[in-house]
Amino acid sequence: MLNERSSPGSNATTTSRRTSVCSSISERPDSCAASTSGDSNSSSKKRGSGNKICKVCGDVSYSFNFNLISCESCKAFFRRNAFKKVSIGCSSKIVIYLNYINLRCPFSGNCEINLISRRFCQKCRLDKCISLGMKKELILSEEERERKNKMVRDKRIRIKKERELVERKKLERALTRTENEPEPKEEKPLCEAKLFPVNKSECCCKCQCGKYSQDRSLEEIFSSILGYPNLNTSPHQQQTSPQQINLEANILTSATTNIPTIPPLPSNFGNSHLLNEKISPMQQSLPTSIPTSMPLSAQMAIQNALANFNFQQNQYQNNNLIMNNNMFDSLMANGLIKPLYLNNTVFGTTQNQIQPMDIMY
Amino acid sequence: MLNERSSPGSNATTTSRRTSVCSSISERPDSCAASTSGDSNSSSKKRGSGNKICKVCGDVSYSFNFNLISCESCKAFFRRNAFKKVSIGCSSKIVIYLNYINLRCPFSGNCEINLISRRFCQKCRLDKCISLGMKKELILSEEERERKNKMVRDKRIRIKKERELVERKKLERALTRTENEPEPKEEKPLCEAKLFPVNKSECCCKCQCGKYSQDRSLEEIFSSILGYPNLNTSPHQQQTSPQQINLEANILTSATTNIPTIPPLPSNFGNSHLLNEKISPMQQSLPTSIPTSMPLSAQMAIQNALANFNFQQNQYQNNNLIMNNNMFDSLMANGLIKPLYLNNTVFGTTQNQIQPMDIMY
DNA sequence: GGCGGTTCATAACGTTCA
DNA sequence: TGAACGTTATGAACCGCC
Ligand SMILES: [Zn+2]
Ligand SMILES: [Zn+2]
Ligand SMILES: [Zn+2]
Ligand SMILES: [Zn+2]
Repeated sequence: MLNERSSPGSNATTTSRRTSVCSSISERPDSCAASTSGDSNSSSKKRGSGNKICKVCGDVSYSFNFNLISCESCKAFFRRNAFKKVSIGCSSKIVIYLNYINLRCPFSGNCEINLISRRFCQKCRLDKCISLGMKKELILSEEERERKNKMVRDKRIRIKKERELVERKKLERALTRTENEPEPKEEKPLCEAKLFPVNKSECCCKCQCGKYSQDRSLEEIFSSILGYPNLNTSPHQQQTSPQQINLEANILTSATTNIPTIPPLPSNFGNSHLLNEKISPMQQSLPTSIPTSMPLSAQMAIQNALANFNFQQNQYQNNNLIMNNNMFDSLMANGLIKPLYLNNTVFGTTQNQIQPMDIMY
Repeated sequence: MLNERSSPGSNATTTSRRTSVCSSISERPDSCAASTSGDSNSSSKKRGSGNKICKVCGDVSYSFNFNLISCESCKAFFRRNAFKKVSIGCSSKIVIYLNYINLRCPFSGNCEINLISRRFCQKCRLDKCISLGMKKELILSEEERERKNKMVRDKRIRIKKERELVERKKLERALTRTENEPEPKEEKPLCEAKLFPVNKSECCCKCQCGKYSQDRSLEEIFSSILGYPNLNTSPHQQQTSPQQINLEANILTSATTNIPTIPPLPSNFGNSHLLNEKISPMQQSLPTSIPTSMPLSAQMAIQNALANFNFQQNQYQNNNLIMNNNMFDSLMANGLIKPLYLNNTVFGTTQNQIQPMDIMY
């Protein structure tokens, strides 16, 4: 009586161990239906129809796997365990000969396999898989898998190389272009879609507006990244406080969102009389050449920085705010503006405690 | 009579083992209450959700154990005592046959089991475990445990042996190398062990597997950093305990304070596999000329920025950290490093209120 | 779209130690 | 005894070839 071992699936517990996404879809509870009714493309969720039932455990099945209509979990289970040695039971002599036991039923050896009990007994689950017709010959061998993986890896590398080559060519052309040479009418040579290759054409926020990852210039990308408190944020709405959004919108949307705006200074700051001086024009200089050995993004960043200086006007041009050299120098000297790579929060940290979130956002 | 409980097995428990997306949405109040009740510290203390309640004693539960939602203590209790002989009472004949009594209720045999009283009576606690559906068959047998432990031991020994072999090979090569013979171009010039000098040979997670801090290249380190949501994550699992964070911080700051800290990325952001590819060296270029019409401080700043790039080595040199172009590009593209003049906290402000100090520091 | 494989977070076993 | 953690199995989601 004490050793009475019942089949694990015999007691009908209605406890669903894991409500899988698939089954919940088929059952369509109200909350689920409400949530999934919005997105039309359920293809991203699961490919295939899913109107079949796993012969082994009764879960939702999407296709044949190893010659049997079976669910994703039984598919993975069979691939993992099909080649394990099976002990038929404690009483069998084969146990002694095998010298080890991989799978042994802890119950009476005829477990009912359903969605809940399938994890209780590996042996009976595997037995059922085999007896219902799963073929271990359809599992790829070690060499076959290795060969296939290598092909995929090589292909990825090749594609990446080609893309890099195109990008570098484009950048070189842009940098070596002389002044008299006419600017090609390509105002957005490097778009976001190339920097962040996204398979799907939708936006990251599922709105399918197509605005994201398509044609945003590098400047727009950077400014958007820097402007958002979180990288996860949708590109459409940056949820800062509402007032700030409005204020920002007034300033930024007037001209170009690319040009950074300069915060107003306290009136008693620095030598205000310097601002009243006349701007003495300096001699004009040659355009800067940025070494191409640098990382591409560094080149672009510096290029961007230099672009903010109007050498002809000898002024720092920024929207309708004009900052002259003296003012700039004063701000720098007072440590009020500085390039980030000089900032200790990035490349050199003086802090003992590392707090990435605080640093970056 | 003895088994009279408030609600033994009759009530169909609708508890889902793993709350799916849909059901968790529908069960929002529960999860909300559980998440808000705990501190942020306590959440990192224990892995798993912990929003369940032990059916046996009412303590917090993190998962099913032996087919019953139960706490850690009841789990351990059941494993220890499930195979002990149970005396159902003095009147039972089985007591005589068993010749000894392991578990006997000191009270009337129907103890209420809660978080406090669970220690008082082993028998009633075990009875409750069994009656609520715990399956002793799911406890690994002696030989299964032995086999598993042996496998773990063997694996550790094997990994350690392999590591020692590599070390010895390396040492032999170094010893047989003559002095005029050039240093071989080591494919992993800077390994993790050099970056993060760890005295002990073990892994940070005490497993002594030896996988960590030994031979990982910089690319591997960075890709792992980018792949993991947290810098301090164990290389084996993504679980952070406060102690590990502190330890890791100490290690990091002591070794290289200049390594840029990387905030956690959204898991679906970017293609982290890009980092694993080989470095394609770019052609060397001439030193940069900075236009003299710029503000002096700006010239110096850019000069300083450029000085951080080692054009000869085609690398970004920063103390003992060598970052290659691909890595740099990836970090830039992901917005993880950026020059400050692109940062809206300097040139572009989202605030209307003038707060230079807050903006700058 | 079917059907192989891989990835990776987590569930759920076990062990350790105070 | 139970909190904490090591380790493996599991399965949902995805990738890529045909
Ligand atoms: Zn199945
Ligand atoms: Zn079985
Ligand atoms: Zn309990
Ligand atoms: Zn009792």
